[in-house]
Amino acid sequence: MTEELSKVYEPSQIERLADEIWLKGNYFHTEPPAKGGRKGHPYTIVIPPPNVTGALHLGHAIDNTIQDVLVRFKRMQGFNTLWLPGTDHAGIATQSVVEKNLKAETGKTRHDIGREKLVEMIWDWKKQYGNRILEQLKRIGASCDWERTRFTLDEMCAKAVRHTFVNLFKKGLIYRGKRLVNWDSTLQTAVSDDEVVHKTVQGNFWYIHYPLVESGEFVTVATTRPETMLGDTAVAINPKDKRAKKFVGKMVHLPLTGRQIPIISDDYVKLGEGTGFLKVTPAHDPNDYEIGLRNKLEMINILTSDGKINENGGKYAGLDRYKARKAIVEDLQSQGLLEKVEPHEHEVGHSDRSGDIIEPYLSDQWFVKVGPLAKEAIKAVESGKIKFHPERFARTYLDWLYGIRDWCISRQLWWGHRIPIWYCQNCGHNNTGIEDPTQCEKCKSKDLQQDADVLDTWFSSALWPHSTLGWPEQTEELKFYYPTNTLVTARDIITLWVSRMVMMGLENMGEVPFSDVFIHPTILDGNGERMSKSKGNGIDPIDIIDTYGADAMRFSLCQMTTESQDLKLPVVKDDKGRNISEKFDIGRNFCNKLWNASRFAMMNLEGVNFDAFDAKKMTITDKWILSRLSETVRETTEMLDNFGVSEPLMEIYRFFWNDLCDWYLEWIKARMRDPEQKQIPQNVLAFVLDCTLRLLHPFVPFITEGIFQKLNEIAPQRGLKGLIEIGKSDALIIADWPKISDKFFEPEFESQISMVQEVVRGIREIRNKYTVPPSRKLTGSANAPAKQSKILNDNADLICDRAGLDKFTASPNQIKPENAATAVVEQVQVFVEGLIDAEAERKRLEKQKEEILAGVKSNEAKLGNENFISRAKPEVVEQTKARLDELKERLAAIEKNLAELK
RNA sequence: GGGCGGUUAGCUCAGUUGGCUAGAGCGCCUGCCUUACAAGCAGGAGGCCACAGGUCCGAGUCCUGUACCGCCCA
Repeated sequence: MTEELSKVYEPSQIERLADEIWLKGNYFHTEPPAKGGRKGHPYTIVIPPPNVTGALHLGHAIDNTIQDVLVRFKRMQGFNTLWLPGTDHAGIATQSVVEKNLKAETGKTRHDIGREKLVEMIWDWKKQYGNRILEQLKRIGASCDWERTRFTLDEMCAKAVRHTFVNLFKKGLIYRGKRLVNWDSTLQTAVSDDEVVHKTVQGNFWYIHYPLVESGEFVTVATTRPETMLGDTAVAINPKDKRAKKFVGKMVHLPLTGRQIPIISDDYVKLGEGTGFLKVTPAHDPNDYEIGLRNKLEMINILTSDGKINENGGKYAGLDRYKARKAIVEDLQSQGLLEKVEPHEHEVGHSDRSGDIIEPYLSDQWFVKVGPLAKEAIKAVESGKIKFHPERFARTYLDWLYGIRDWCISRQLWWGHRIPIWYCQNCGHNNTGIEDPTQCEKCKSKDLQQDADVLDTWFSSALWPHSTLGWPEQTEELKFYYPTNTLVTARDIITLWVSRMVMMGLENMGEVPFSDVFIHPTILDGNGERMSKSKGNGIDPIDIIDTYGADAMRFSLCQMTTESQDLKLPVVKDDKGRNISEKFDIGRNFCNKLWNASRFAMMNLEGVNFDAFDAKKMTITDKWILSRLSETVRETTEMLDNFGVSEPLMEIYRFFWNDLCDWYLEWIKARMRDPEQKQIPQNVLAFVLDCTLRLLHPFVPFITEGIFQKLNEIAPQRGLKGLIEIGKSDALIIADWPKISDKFFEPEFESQISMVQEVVRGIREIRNKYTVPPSRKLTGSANAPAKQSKILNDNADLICDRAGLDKFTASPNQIKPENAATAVVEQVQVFVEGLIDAEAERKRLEKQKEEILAGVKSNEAKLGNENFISRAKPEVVEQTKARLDELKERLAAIEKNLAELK
């Protein structure tokens, strides 16, 4: 016999072993058939590219585990399977990291060292740290084709970005305009709506008097941002307001500025809200901007790009916006124009990146006209070409696209795809092109200057499914692997990324980028809060792998992946002060059980001989476990095809633990000791274990691969001679997914074994109640109808084995032996001899009687109801009747036994 | 303000189209180191399915409303 497996499961050893095998076979790599790759249907997943600055967190762990489950499942099913990895250059995040380092190390800012130098520094940083997250992904077992690793800023992606920009520009879908954007004054860039997070803050309503020019009267406006008054160009009132007639058309003095502004009417002002008068600052508020457009108001910008008051602010120019606020409030007060200040809680937009308060800011930006693209993207989901799992998330996607606004794609950053627009300094024409232009296409001037800004990172990630496969080149990869199949991501990415990939995929390829979108739950801590570094409640997947093993982590995550939207994971500190969660025990325990069951198998497979198997010699237990296996294979395959994760895993779990380990392995122990018989259970066991490993492999790849290798040594030929073949394989990762024909399904044997198990449980209950030590053998018997008696007698040895009996017989005429304890299971009365405690026995039986009585009553009530008989489905009525009869029989048996206790 | 979820055992979650006495894992209690596994085995306790109405012969499941929690959008 080859060396025995260690008694306790050691994850790190087996992870290393499996990694070696996969690496040696280069099994993650794939080529399209045109380049010599495996024939068959393609199955493609592109990874949601993690941010290069990031470290792996549990969100990545669950996301990539699920992708790996799907990919390994499809690979085993024979698909030509590509999982394409890569990272995202994450414009603002990456530039911030390097800028922070620069500041900390040299005290310099990016402006001190210049664009070229900074970009160079960021590339250096990327080369050094940018692959960390991918390396971490390897530890969870992600079977990505690492040879195809892409980066949103690499040459291939850059080419796709350039082509997309130029195409959209030429179609008129990209334009430049002065618009109100979300301005981050710290990072000094525009950010998209999606990068703004709204937070509730405690602020004030300042009530300010604006005196009328022609009389001593005044109107009162209320504002949460008094400093913006410097940019006011009107006061608005609802036309239906009773005061409108009197005031509209009059002018007011704008305090502190010496300007006069008109009172106008506009429907936007809500009746009965605030003072009824609204100060209008078109250059610094989105709603006011709309009012400004409608009423052709002047738009006065009062801010500098770093959040200070500009020259339009008169004496306040140069002050930071919050210092200006204070000064303005003080000045208003001293002039008697401040009526009152009311504390007010309100929502304020903050930058997701810098945390700074976002200022609506008027500036020149590039936009994508999204309407026409969105229309197609909506159609793709409404028509069912793209399906969301769970379905409800299609609503999130569609609702967002229905109300979509143009997409601001320019960012005032240096790290990213530079906008391919060259302004002619001579005639002002905007030039673009696949190649950098050398002269203006209009006036031929050579004085061109490229736009300084870069594109939003999402512009390049939107192309990810086709840019990574080589588009715009018609590569074999693109032809074969596009459209991809499944996209796996979290729900907060649906609008940001999924929708944009659909739009761009349809635009560039004329075909959806994927057919299914799998949305997995968000992992929260035990209090239902998001895990974050600042809160200190985050769990590092690498700590979990070190503590529990990668398979245990994967198992636990998969087991928790249901259709629920969140997933609470109570966090505790371990003795090393690391954050872990006891939820991972589930996976660890399972792996240990799998390890030990396999160890048992190996210890008993010595001398197994494929040719010595004879199907005719199989016992009921062999046929039963094969029947259970065939059902498990059928159901798991179906569940995986329908994007279940927890469901199929638990299905295999129950089969493995509750059928195989709890019963089959125990039952065959005796036969394994008998050289005459052992070949049958040996072959069945080798086969069943093999199939179980295959079913489990997508979920727990390392341990199953490790055990499979051992199994290959000990029982090289598996399958049941004359019954079923199973493909040999050097490695489990590329072994065939099990297929077992329906002929193995034996409902009759399943119900017989189920009865045997019930009887055993009844006897065990008695043993426990009477605290009979396991070593003490008892004698049992049963009174049962002829049919049941035959089954029980045929399987008496199975009952004795598992219930600790030396003898068991059943008969329709069996009378209860003296001093016997009884159990009633279905139509069977089980007697266990020699246990004499009338009082304890009475208590047990009384309790059972109560339970059964409750059932009898509820079923009788149903059947006593005319309406139930006439309206319920006939089969339900029949079921109820049968159920009642059975309960009554059991009740009678228990009552009889109770009476005999005198 | 609009939308989408959630509320089931002490904890984390299942519960298909309404139909047996509502399940699992962990935790808890009792007994076992039984030659694969104490990370285990055997048995057990523990639920007004958030609340209030409604539909139905029948509701954890469908409808309406309320409360609380979460997310997305404005």
